[in-house]
Amino acid sequence: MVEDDLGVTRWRELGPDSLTPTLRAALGVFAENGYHGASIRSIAEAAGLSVPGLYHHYSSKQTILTALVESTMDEMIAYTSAAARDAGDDPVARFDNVVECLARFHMARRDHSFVASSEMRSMEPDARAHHVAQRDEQQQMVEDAIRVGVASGDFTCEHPGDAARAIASLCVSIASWYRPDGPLSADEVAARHLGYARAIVGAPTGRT
Amino acid sequence: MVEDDLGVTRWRELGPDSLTPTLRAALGVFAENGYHGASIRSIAEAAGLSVPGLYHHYSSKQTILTALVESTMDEMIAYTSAAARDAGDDPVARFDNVVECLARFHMARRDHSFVASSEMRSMEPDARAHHVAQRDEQQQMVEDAIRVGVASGDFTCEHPGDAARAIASLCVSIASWYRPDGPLSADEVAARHLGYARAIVGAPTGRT
Amino acid sequence: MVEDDLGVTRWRELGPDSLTPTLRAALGVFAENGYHGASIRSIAEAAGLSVPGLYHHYSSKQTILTALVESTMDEMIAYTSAAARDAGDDPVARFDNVVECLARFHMARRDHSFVASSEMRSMEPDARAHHVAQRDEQQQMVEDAIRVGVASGDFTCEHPGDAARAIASLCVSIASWYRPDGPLSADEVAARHLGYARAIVGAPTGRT
Amino acid sequence: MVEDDLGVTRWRELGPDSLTPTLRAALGVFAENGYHGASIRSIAEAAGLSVPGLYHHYSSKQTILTALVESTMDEMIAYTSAAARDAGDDPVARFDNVVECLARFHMARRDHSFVASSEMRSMEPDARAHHVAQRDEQQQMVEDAIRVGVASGDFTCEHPGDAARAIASLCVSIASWYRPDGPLSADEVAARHLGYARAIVGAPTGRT
DNA sequence: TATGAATGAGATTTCATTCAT
DNA sequence: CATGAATGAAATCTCATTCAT
Repeated sequence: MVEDDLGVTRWRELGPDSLTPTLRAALGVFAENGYHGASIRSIAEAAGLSVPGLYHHYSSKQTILTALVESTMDEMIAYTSAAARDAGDDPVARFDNVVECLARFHMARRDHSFVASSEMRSMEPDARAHHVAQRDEQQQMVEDAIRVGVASGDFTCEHPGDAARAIASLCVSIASWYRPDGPLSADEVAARHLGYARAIVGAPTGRT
Repeated sequence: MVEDDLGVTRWRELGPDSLTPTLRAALGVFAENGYHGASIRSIAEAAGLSVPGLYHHYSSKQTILTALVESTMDEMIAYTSAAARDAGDDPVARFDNVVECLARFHMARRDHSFVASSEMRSMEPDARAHHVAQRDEQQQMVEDAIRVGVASGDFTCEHPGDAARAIASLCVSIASWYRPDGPLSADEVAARHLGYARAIVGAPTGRT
Repeated sequence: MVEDDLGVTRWRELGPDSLTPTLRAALGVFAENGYHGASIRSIAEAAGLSVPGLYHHYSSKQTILTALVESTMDEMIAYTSAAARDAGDDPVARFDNVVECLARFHMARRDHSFVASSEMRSMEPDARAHHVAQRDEQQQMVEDAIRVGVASGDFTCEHPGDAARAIASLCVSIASWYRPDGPLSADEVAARHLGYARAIVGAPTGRT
Repeated sequence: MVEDDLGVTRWRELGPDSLTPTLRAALGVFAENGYHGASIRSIAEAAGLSVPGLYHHYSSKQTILTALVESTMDEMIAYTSAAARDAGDDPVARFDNVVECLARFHMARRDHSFVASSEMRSMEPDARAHHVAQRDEQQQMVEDAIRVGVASGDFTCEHPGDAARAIASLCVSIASWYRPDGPLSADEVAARHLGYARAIVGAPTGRT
């Protein structure tokens, strides 16, 4: 689904997400008002459905949130994995790809990741646990990339776990301010954040 | 109120906040359930008040949120200013103080800053505008510190505005995972984040 | 339908009812939850049908209830008539047969008669009127049997109408507590209730 | 509450019940439409309250039913006890009083006892269990009266438990047909049912 | 007849807020 | 300030029923 014809995932320019129209409508409402601030009525309206029509597709508001967040995390992990694989054996390239992918994902899926990260507390225990596990899995991919670079001597980083969390947080936070029509292009944002991430792990940044 | 007897604000070890008991109770409820997920009844109960008793103090739920957020931002700005002043004329010390202060504030005022940053969308236009202005003011203080360091040749940073936002985001994100009883002490967290911030602005970090 | 090969209805050991599978499924749901507490969906599920499939057979929930109750009353009257005919000319035997038949019917058709008697108020006017007429017809058969016995001098009963109602109520109430796997056999229950009925109409009960 | 000035409960002519106005309004709606057929709206309307006004007094529809049924059973048991005590030591008088009291209660509290007996299945497990226990307690009082009469030689009854259930059922069923403005007075109904009850336990009925 | 989608009406319940005492 | 009563509006969700395929 996120793979192109050659079997190589094109993680740099993400295509449209795979959400159902209903979930996409819900996403907009959640992003704007938050889970508790979003009414089933407003979601149904955004989806062009009647309220019972919405319930025909999803059995509860909670189900909608869960499906939304899970789909987002699945996609993010799939993209990040592809980006890591795509880098081959070079530790620096792997780290770069992972970070760049994360940054680009949070721009291309701005609302998705904003809702996923901000509505954790609105999820019921099971869904929340699953979400946390996926978030940790994602963060672990960053940490792994750091550790490989440290082992190879490319990075200087005393606490890879903390650095991974910081880098991930940095990328997540992009979603809350980046606008496609803002002053910075996605390429610029990605490049600058890659620079911050390299600095955090003590990689050469090209600065003099 | 945040100054000690000698007129020097002790920004490293923040004392108790200056919230009224009612606002403090509301803070806990907002932090746990979000603004829309918090009922006036639950706030009143947490405050040990009756519902009309609560309305005697604050005229609406929105007023409570506004007072809470404003108080938090006022305090944060006051502390950061004090930390900057406290540094004297050394550009590096000024940057260090500002960043350390920010990191510590988000640990000592975890719920406060979490609510302030996550419930922006629940505020009515005027209050939101004021909040945004305060947030920008805070970010500007970081940016100023960066610019001074760049001018003095201590830092290497091509985009001080972006770097300031990144650093501020990094500090804000601490509030969503740090626990006082967690594995890392506040001192450790502050030190490591100071390291990340220095790296971002191209300051010497002491790494070889 | 309730007659055997010799043209004699076997009213002592009732066979299976003549309900369609759908009605039988609905019966279970009505018995457990009541008419208003039963949803069309639950009935369809119990019948192994889709919702539109159910509507193919019955045009509304009300139709289902009506068909169910009418079938039950038809069967009860048919059985009671057969039991009365079966007794020949002896007034006491006729009364005994009618009462025993009633008691046995409310055990063998426990859910049927419980729903029929308890959901009268859920029926629309026409159906309810028909149901009341059938109930009265049934009660009249008891009353007739009493009057014949009084005329013959076998019974002593000043108010045959009241006695008939009391006896009918007594039999109806069996449906709400009798369980086939309970401590009392159907034969025992029938015998004891026959005893109560005889006592009510002042017939000799065999007690000393 | 059910005692008069002399400390003697006047169980023959029951006064008004002790229901709150809200419960009394709900009683009428439940009696007419059943629990599932009664909407909170209709109850509130009958009580002259807004819907939230109703919720101010009772936290749920189930709570209303439970309070209603429990109050009814409490009152019935209190009256029956008083009637039994009122009879002194004579076994026949005790039985008579208990039965007459039961019959009169189901006339004076027609809707109450109809709802209590017909909505058992609509009660949640705990409330239902309590109701069943109270019903059994009531039935046990009838059975005890029978056993005393059998021991004294006044009654002839082989299965006091069954007879008690039959008599209780008979009295309960009065509630589903008796109308104060009907052809029979309460005194007549009570007298005739007392006759049926005596016949069931083999007591002399005065018939020739 | 099953599947799948849809809906107007209405269900129970909770909300923020107010007022009299 | 607390208590208790009240309410318009709106929340989530379910109902019986229908229609196209």
